[in-house]
Amino acid sequence: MERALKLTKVSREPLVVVVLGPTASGKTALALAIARRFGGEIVNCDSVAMYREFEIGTAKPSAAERAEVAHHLVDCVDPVADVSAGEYARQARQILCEIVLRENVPRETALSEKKLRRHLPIVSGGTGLYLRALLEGLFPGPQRSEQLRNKLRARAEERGTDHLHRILRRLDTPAANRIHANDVPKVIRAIEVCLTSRHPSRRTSPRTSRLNMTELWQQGREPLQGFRILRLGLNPERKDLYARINQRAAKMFDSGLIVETERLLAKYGDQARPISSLGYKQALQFLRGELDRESVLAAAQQAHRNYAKRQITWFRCEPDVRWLAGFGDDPAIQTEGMAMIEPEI
RNA sequence: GCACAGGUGGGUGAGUGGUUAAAGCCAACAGACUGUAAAUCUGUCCCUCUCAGGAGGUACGGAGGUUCGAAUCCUCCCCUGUGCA
Repeated sequence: MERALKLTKVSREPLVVVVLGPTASGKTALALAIARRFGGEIVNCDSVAMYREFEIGTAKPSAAERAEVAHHLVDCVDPVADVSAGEYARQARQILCEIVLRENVPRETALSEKKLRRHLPIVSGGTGLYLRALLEGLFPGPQRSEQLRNKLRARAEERGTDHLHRILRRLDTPAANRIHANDVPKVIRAIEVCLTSRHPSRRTSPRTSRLNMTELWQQGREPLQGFRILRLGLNPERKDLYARINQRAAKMFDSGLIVETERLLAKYGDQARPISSLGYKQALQFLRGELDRESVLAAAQQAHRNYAKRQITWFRCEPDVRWLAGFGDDPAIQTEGMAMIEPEI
């Protein structure tokens, strides 16, 4: 009897809390609150927050917050490097395992049972694809090939997007049916997958051993294993969210987003990937004289709002999300979120 | 007060007698998304009904008029901008 009880307790997989939601919904605040309460470490899931030197426009957690709670996958990539969903997922999974194995260092006067508890990993971020790559895995496709892509892009340039789409149709009809001809990046990736992925036994029969994307998809994904996942979704009223976004964007400009962009531009030119992301893109347009003082802010706010809308669409079909109708920095919402975590700990 | 320019759907802005419920762009809303994803793309977008192919109603500052037919031409009125007084 006693033994059975012990066994079930032991076999209970460690928990990972995921905090998701659109920009400016207060994910960071909620994640921090959870981390403080349960002894957690935060794993970032925002693609551009991974880049170093991009500070103001990325709304990264502050130095004080980072000193207080361990943060992972923030400031871990060189501005001119490329990140990818696959690379993110590999690293994040590794980190999740490490956090869970780490013993909790008691703050204050820790109770003896508290000592035994391991750290709670909290994944927090708004990049839907990265989150999916982490939790559900990606199909076993090849990494990207820059030369092939350049060649295909040039093709599209001279012969039109339909031409590329027809190439894909020949290689992989189901994939072509799924991807719109105008969606050039996705068409290119699909062609790339079809052309560069080969079966190990390609030497014997190169034709038949090449797998197209649909076939690779059918091989399935490799979801995250060994964890119980609890997804907390932040979902404030749309108009409140938009107002918050406008405010935050204005604050970014007040805090020197343009100066930061100027510095980054001087240092890296347009080689640094995130220079073309939300806020930075608009700041850059201002520096180039394409936008005036007044329109930069408006344009940046607009871009953030549009982004939030896309995130909401993405997260709506995320499975098993416990939705919280408000902002993550709202104490009432935090309490509600904690109450959902409590029984799972 | 005079002169010129102009008033078009949530915004901007084409259209200058008929295939025009009115291009394009933007916003808004909805959707897609399997290694550049803070990216990229799609759909809807005056109202009502629909057997989902369509049917009807209302609309281009206002009121009249010309015409088989007007956002488009004419008259008067109202409003906005610019210039001159």
